[in-house]
Amino acid sequence: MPTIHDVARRAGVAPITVSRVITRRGYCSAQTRRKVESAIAELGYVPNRVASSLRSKRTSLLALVLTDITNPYFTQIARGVEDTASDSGYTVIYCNTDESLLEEQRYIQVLLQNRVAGVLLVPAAGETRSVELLQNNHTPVVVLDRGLTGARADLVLSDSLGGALQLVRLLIGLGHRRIALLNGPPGISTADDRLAGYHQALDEAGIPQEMRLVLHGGYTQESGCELARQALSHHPRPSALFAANNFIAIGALRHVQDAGLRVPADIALVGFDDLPDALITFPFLTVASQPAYEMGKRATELLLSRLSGDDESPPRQIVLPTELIIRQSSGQPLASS
Amino acid sequence: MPTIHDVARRAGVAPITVSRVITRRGYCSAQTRRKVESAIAELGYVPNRVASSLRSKRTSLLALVLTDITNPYFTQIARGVEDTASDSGYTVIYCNTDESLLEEQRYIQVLLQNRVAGVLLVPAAGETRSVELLQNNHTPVVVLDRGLTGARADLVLSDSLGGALQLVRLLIGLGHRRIALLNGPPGISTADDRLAGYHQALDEAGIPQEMRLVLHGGYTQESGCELARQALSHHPRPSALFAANNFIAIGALRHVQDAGLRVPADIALVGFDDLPDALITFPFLTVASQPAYEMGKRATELLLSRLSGDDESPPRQIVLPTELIIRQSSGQPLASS
DNA sequence: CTGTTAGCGCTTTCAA
DNA sequence: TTGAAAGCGCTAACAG
Repeated sequence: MPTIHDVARRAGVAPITVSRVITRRGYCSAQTRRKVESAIAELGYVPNRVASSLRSKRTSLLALVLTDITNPYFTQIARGVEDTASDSGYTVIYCNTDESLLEEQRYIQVLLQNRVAGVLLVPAAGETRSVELLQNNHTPVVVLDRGLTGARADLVLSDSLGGALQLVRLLIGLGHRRIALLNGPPGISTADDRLAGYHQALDEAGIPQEMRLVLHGGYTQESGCELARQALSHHPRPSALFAANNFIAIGALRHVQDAGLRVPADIALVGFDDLPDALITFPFLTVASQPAYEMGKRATELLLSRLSGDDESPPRQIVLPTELIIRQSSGQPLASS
Repeated sequence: MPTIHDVARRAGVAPITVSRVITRRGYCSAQTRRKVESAIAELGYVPNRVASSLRSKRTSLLALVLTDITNPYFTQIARGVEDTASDSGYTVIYCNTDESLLEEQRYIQVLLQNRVAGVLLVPAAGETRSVELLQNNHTPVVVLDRGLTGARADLVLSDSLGGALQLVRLLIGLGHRRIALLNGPPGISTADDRLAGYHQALDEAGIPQEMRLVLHGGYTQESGCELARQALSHHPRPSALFAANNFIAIGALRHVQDAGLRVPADIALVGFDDLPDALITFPFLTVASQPAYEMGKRATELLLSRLSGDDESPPRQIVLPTELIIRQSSGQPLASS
């Protein structure tokens, strides 16, 4: 494979001149540029970014560390990240942690070794070690989707508390008083915030503690099934379920139907996260939709501004609003209320 | 940031010895290893893979170039790729081309510059130039999801023709004779193969050309809407629609319902690609499901075997079977038949 | 506007 | 089992 020297020889210039043409930095006459460009074309020269990175100490790699790209919510985030990064000449590495702190830390290590320019991190747990490790090694991080108490880092998330508040208020407005929360893992800020929103809405309505039911599990369909099972076996049975994410909602729906109950006639169901329009066969679930693409975009913009070096301001926190989308699963006002 | 020299000095050995400890290549006494390892820990040394790659001329980066990660089919492939690559110490870069050849070529260029070890490519069009460019630059490629006539490259796909055959036979068995194919772009092998399967099934049943209706568009929901519109405005109206992918199916379903028709009572609908279980609120669409995760896994295994150098066999072609999943949208046997 | 020199941090090659 | 020397391909720093 030809190197910058081969190009230089062919064009009758010094290697550094070729470098200047490629990187578009520094002056260079139109004629020289043309000579160099044709030499590049003739040789089929492909600049070696590995060498360039070693010398310049900067790579054009960003990393997106998330829990599971299989969840459309994260897929949309990923797309927002990639589109934005790509527009600025960055390439994105992505890593699925499956909510495992061990996997997360293994990946962080690899990313540091590769000297990625910056990292977008959806933390596997409410742990600041990964963020600190990156920062100690001078790698800018933007934390995404989930807050991290104690970490001094940029943060982009959606308003989990507000979204939960809207959903639970909606249910209360429909006459529900026994509302079960099928939540994600405690310690994950999205789960904690949705729990807080749940309680706040119930407090507002003066619904007493003993009518509340909070169950914790993973953000998976299986967990949704299991949590719904627990909720249904409770006496008295809740009249509405609030699922803390899309997978839990679907698992819960599945279980409720298998148990012979109809949604929303027998029990109402609302959840977090919407599915992209192109994936919904029948619009059914009432949800608080998070602006996932926008979150990925904003987070990447923030990261890029940190990379460019002209943004030394203190850590910023961007909270985007959720959107309440009312469909059938939340049902009609309860007759009995 | 400390370098290998700092570690060497601290451990009282030569840099090359540190290198041997890190890469686990070459002999090294247990005692030396221990000294080096503690020096690494004390300094918080993170090996620089950029330098390592430059010297050794090998990176641990793979690239996955696909059309749109937003499609769960590709998301599942991506997950299969990442899990497999990650097990072998590789990190994955991913790139969305949005079916644009220009974007694809732009990405290939960037990947070559980064000297990625290998590429998994879902071609944006039936064009071999990207594959050739990679191969000319000694970068192994495995083509995924879509065939590329004329390219001498490994290929992993699912049996589009067989899947189409099964779906159309199913419809014919239910009594349908006017079946419209809402297809993807001509020139993309998946679309061409599904078309071939469509015709083969109709040929078997002796259904004449004039009863066939083939419409081409993009693999998007909007396109599905539009193609369904065209199909419905045809006289006589088809009694069944065969959508060539999941997005087209949903767009078509949307349009059919908006037009006041019921699926499957008024018109049957079948499609390609299933959605992951965790995303389906109501199982409804009859589909030929492709083993997406498995495809990503197999393609990556093939690529890795090429990278390891001990697999110099001629290009291989792996075709995985699709699975027919019969649900409601295909309907009951037609009374009139 | 263009060139010379040196060196980024690592591993290959050869030697002990 | 360990080390010395050299160089991967590029660009920072400085010079003209």
